[in-house]
Amino acid sequence: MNPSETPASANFIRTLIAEDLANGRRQNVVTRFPPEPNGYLHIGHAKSICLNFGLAAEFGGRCHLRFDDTNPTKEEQEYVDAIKTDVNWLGFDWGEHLYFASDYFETLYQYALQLIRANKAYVDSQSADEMRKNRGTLTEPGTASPFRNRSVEENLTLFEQMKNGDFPDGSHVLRAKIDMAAPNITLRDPAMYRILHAKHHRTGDSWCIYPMYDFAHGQEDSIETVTHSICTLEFEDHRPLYDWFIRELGIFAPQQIEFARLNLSYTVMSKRKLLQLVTEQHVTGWDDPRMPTLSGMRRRGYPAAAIRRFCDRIGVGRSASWIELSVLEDCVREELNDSAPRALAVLQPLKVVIDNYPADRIEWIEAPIHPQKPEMGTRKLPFARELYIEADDYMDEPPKKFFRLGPGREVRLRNAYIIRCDNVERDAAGNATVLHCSCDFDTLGANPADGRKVKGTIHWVSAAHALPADVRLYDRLFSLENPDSADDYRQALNPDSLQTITTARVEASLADATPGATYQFERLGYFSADRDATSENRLIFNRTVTLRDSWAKEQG
RNA sequence: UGGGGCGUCGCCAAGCGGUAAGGCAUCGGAUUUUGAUUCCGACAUACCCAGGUUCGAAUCCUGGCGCCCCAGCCA
Repeated sequence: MNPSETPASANFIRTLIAEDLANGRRQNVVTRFPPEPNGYLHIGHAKSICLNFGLAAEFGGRCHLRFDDTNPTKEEQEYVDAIKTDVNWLGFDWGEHLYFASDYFETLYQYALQLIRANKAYVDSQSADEMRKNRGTLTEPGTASPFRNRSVEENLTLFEQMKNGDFPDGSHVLRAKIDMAAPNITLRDPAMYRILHAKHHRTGDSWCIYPMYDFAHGQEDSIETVTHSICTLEFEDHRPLYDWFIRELGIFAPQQIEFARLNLSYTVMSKRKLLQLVTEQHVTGWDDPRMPTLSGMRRRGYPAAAIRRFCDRIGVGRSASWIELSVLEDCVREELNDSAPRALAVLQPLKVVIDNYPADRIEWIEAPIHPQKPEMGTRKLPFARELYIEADDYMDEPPKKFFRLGPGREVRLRNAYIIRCDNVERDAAGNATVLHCSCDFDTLGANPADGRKVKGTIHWVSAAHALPADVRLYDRLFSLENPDSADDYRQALNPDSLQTITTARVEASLADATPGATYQFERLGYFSADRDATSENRLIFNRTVTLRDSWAKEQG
């Protein structure tokens, strides 16, 4: 990450850590990003990644990448790999500090034994159903399990048998012995271990009992001497439980700090739903450019720096927040406006013939790659008698504020000449098919000598030189600001979230656009070369984001 | 009617007793061979409400109201 881009806006966590350091409560800062490898990372995770890695960097500490892989039924190596790729891409490096909850299974098992011996944990043999009934409700206390008072010896034996695979799934569970009447339901003898005869992606069949997240997470942090354990608000109720385990075990105590998770308008953020979108094929995969996943955004053409900028801009707080999509899009534009090479591309071609331009002549016009950054160099644009312009840039009967082409009107061709529309060829339905224009040869790199003003500038390509391309125009995946406000979020899916244009013509210099390279197609938006181009042997561009368009806004 | 949180401009968000930062959005206007960028300017007598303390409160106290989370052998 570029250090010059860290504006470090104030937030309560940064303040709190600074205080801990200042008053000597902590001597160093260790944070961690702890994903479960059961899906791909999304923009909400980016908020947590930027926070954890950012804070560690700011305070000269370190940030671990730790996989919370305690549920083998949902986790896969594919997700581990994808998550590592995404964290790296976002710009963060965990160095040597890559950890897995599964590496701590033996330690966690010993911790469990310690609590059983202290008579702070017991094996419960109720069914899941009975356990639920006996847990009580939000307003009524729970009732003790009939197995709650088993002897330490019996608990030790049963737990041992659980571990050895003597019992089927669901027959027993190890529970913490805390308080069945606690107003905080998390403290009503929570499960610590369950029997799961499932193959784990890293430990294989070594274990058939697996620790619950609640019995694992806090101890994992403790083992890694995480000083500030940053998580989302829903775990606040669990904090007393984590503190209880740490205290009873007598081990290093991290401090948990909760913040509000990110909600982004017009999208969903739950991994369950994202997985469903993939499996039900509402999108083409986890990296579909419409997905709020990091891999999707990457493929869409969002720069990692834009996402980091976004995470900084939205701040960190404790109130449930919904961020408008425009904030993200603005970050993307800000980044790309600076870095993206400019190019000319026509989505819906309308032929233009420059009648006064020699048919055998071709001029190679030098055009800047970035008008505000001459240091980025230039490229050559072929100018010839036959061109294509955007169909939208011509109107038979244009209103006066339409600064583009119409019968008898003049317009500047970007980087080239001013032309005037003299005649129009039409099809049987009366639609313009070819515009016959004349070129003012004195206007290359110059304004008309007679002082007349030509307000509009439009993009164009040479008909003979331009390359055909597919362009995928992406729009928001959902048409509701909050998809969950629908009975089923799938009902809020935007049927027009993808429009594929097969008629596009792009300037020849784009022939070797490498997948992932993002350009500004002038006047249209930012477009990123898609990796499918390689397999389909055809140029394919994904629209990353449009340019701001005050004209469209004015049109309504 | 249990427990835990949260309430400052349309959306985020600073502020932590001394008289409302910033960003996005919106609306004006200037420059412009991208109706882009850039640049200027406007945008909360007001901080959920009602009382109270104080010379002074968004900041402290009391009482309301509203919203979010928790009853997985998920994380």
